[in-house]
Amino acid sequence: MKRLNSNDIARLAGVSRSTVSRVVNGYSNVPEDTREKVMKVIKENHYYPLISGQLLTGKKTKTIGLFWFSRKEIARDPLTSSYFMHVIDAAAQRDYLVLSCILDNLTDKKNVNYIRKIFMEGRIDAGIFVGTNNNEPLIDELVGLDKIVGMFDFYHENEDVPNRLSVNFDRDSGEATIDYLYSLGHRKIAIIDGDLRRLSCIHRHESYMRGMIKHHLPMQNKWMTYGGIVQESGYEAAKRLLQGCMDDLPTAICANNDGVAFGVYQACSELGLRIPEDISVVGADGHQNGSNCTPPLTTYAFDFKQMFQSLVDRVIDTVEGKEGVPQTEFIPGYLVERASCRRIKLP
Amino acid sequence: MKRLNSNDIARLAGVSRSTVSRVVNGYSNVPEDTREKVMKVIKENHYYPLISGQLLTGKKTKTIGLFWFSRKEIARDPLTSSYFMHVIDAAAQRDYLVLSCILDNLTDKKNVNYIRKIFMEGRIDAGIFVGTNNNEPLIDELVGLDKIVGMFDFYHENEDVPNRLSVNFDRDSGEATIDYLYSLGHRKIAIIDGDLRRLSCIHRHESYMRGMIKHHLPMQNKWMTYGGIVQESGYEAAKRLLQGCMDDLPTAICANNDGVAFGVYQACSELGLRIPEDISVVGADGHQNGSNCTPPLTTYAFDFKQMFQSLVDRVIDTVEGKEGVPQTEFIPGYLVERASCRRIKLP
DNA sequence: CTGAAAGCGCTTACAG
DNA sequence: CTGAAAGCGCTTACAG
Repeated sequence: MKRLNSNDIARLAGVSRSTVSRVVNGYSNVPEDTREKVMKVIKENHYYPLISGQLLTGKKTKTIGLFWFSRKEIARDPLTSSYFMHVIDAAAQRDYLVLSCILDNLTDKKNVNYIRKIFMEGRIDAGIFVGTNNNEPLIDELVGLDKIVGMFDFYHENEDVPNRLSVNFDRDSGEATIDYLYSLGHRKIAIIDGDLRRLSCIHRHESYMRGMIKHHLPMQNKWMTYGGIVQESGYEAAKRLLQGCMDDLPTAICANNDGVAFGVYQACSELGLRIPEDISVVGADGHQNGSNCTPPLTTYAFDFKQMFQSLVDRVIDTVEGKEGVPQTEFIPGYLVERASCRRIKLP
Repeated sequence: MKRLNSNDIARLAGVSRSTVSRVVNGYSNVPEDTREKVMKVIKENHYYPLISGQLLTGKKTKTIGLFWFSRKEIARDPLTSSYFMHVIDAAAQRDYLVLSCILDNLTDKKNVNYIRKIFMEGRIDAGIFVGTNNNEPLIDELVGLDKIVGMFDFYHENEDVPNRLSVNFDRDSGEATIDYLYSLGHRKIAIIDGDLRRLSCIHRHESYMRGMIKHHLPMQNKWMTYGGIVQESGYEAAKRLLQGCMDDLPTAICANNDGVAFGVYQACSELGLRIPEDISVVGADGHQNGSNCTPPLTTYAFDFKQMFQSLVDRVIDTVEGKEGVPQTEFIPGYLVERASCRRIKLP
């Protein structure tokens, strides 16, 4: 049984292909009775126009690409894998589909070609990138080719490129965290930064610094280090940091994100340091596991669903030619106070 | 700057569109020097043929749909969300892309139409379904329309439909679990079944029963219940079951899967029952969290990567017209002994 | 309100 | 080895 095309439907309904197309696309210039007549034949034969034909006449694919970097995390981490769902959901609300790719880096030329091809072949109307560094030649190239690109965590001051959209974490998370610890009486605060090729990690670092300076807190080398963005690297960093200052421990540790904070938990447990009795810990992100761990983790949380919703919506607005779409949005986070920080008695 | 099409490339290279097409598709009947000449122009202009044109001439989309049911779990659960990665990886190895959809059920007519449309519009060469019930009219309809469908956890005895492929859990998991507990000396074993609309849950239930009968173990109503497939439902079930037999507790509980087993942990903790001192627990799946929890969970594990690899490979083989592709495959699991079961002294 | 015609970008027999 | 032509399935001005 061969598939019927618009010609066949037209013949069966006693109209022309033009009219079939008008009915399929819901145009208004078709009288109700012919519309019904045609619809009947369409339904009976399960007719759907092939996108291949439609695309050739300038229709959109109604598909966005989701390009996802750094695979190690995704399978294991419920937070990062929820990103997937948020993107798919937000797209579905606008009747768009999502073509998903997982890649481990953009330095491999093969990956670059792979992504370029997906754009150039006309498979997607736009692409969303998660986990790239803030500067990436491929992205610039795509933007230059007028492709519509959405970035999770990306920002260029004074940039005016309507086809590059982004969503970002607020730039106050670090300062707010320091404020909180300061208000609890902490004066000796250690900081474990993330991966400074990522915009959010830079911003958080700078924001920590602002908080430290504002409160005239001591910024000592031994209380600062880099901890990557996952538990394993956070664990290594925390162990390194703590072992390096056993004679003069900080009273609190700020971890660049919750994954790293879990690494800090691990290191503390190994070194016999109790949380929060011996040392307080604050994370960032609002990871699901933060409420299950012992003690529940105080963290500066973000609404990731909202972040992806904002990004996907503006990307689709741009695809659909809407004017004046805001290029970037900073989503404000909020402190979730749980049980990993204690109050310090000031002398 | 307008996109160049194959005509433009042909003109620039001084050949015909036919030759450009031959070069693009890597056909052999092009002499090396013309190939190079054409390739140079192609590279210089970043030319890629649009799929819309290619599809119209009968090429494949090289895309498979991934239809995923029951959204509650996916965001939170690292195991189920890893399925995504396995499918995308396995497809990428064959140079296929994945179009992902998340849906909460197939009883809603809107969802059914949504999926049907994706198939009928020619967006995908095949679709993979995860989390459907064993009988689903839409799937039968798609199979009837000669669409290629891959099912995770689906089996019909004596079925001979080359365009429906499936991958399944082995059918010995329950019996192997009972064997194991029996060998530790357990004689009073409770069973928390899953969702019996799912094939794997039926098979596991039957397999538990075989094990119980084989060892002449008492099968009591108070020691059997349904616990769904997630932690919350497992917790409810375990609480219900344990509270109903406090005067005659089983020495071990078999949970249909690890999520449910975590619910059992939760219920036991609440009821003051220690694992494994007071009661032993065995799960199934091989969930990542099973090794972190306290005590680490003994479970009957499966290699999900292998399962999806098998399914995706056979689906793509079928798309590419390969003959004699095995319709179904049962993947053997294996017991992972950790610390949630104790040895019982026999009287 | 409706149809005939043109055209989108590609590939594939076909002819040479 | 290579080009001209036909055709895939659709939509969109255009004309009436």
